[in-house]
Amino acid sequence: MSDTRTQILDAAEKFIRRGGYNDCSFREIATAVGIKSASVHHHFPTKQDLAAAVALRYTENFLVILGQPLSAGATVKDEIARYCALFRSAFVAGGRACLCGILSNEAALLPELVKSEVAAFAQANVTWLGKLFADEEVETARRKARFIYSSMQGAIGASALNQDVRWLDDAAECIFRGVL
Amino acid sequence: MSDTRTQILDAAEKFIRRGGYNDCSFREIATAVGIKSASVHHHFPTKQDLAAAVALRYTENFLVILGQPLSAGATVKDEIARYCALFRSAFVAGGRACLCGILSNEAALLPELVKSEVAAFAQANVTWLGKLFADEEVETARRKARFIYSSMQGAIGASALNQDVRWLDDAAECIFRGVL
DNA sequence: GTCTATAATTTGATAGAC
DNA sequence: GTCTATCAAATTATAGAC
Repeated sequence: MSDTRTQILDAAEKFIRRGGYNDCSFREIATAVGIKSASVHHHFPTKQDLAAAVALRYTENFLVILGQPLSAGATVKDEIARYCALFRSAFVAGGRACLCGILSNEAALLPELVKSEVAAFAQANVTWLGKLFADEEVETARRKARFIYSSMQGAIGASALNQDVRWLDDAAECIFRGVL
Repeated sequence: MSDTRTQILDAAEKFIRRGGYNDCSFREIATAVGIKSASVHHHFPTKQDLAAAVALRYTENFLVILGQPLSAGATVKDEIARYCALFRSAFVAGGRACLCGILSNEAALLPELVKSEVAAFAQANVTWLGKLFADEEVETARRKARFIYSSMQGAIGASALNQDVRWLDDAAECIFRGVL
């Protein structure tokens, strides 16, 4: 992978996380990288190719950090804490929400190729979380997995909006201690 | 308020909830209402005027339904259930996420006027929820309020993405029963 | 791989007639 | 209050030289 290609992906991710799919333009990416927009098209022919590549790389990095659930004899609580901490570090790195959470919110206008990459991220997250509750009833496990994932997306979005990591910390705390 | 003005607000809300601020154009609104884009500008001079009016109307309707917390001697559980049900009905009406949740995710590219209306919606929600926990320690109450609000935003976003109300139902269930 | 140049489209916004 | 006509700017994308 050429260095230019990586720089393009970096810039594209930055702009999508700033304002979504439509806030990421070939010209602005080109300026950020120090080339012209026609050169960006050389690496990624269309915008959906570019956005899909950004989402794929984001998902892969995310899953590598997560690893296999409960692999090292960790407890369920340990793993949930680690999961919440991953969203936390995704936020504090640049003060932005989750790439795939942002793209999810504009699914109706995304090209099919991009939408399927975003759906794959959500699916992978829920599958990973579901394995933590493997000893519970299957539908209960799925419910908890869906809840933890969507809660984290809501919390990282609120943290980004208010530029305040407390929203993520509050969510982790309430998931552990309960609300009622 | 003229009927045309209401129709414009209806169309604008529909398009913003479909794909965000940039997916809402004067020309498409005009076509939906049956007039020309220049006539839309007569009612709302700039796009930020229009989007701010949409967000204000959305917030007012939302708060009217919520009413005063615990006013009729309802329990905390009753009120939380009612709060969750309001997000549920906001979804099932059109299969879309919350208007202000969607706009929140692109805060970086919103005009100041729109951003402040969106912030007002979040503030009003958290304030309303906070009153439910008035007998708890103040910081605990705020934490729970922030969590319930951001959880609902995450859940309605996931329900809209997957066109499946289960994500909202799962969130309500887990808020009541806890995860761990 | 990068460039210049440009095509085709869409956008928010305005002027002025009726 | 609505219209026609138009502008200036931005967008994705392509052709072809170097």
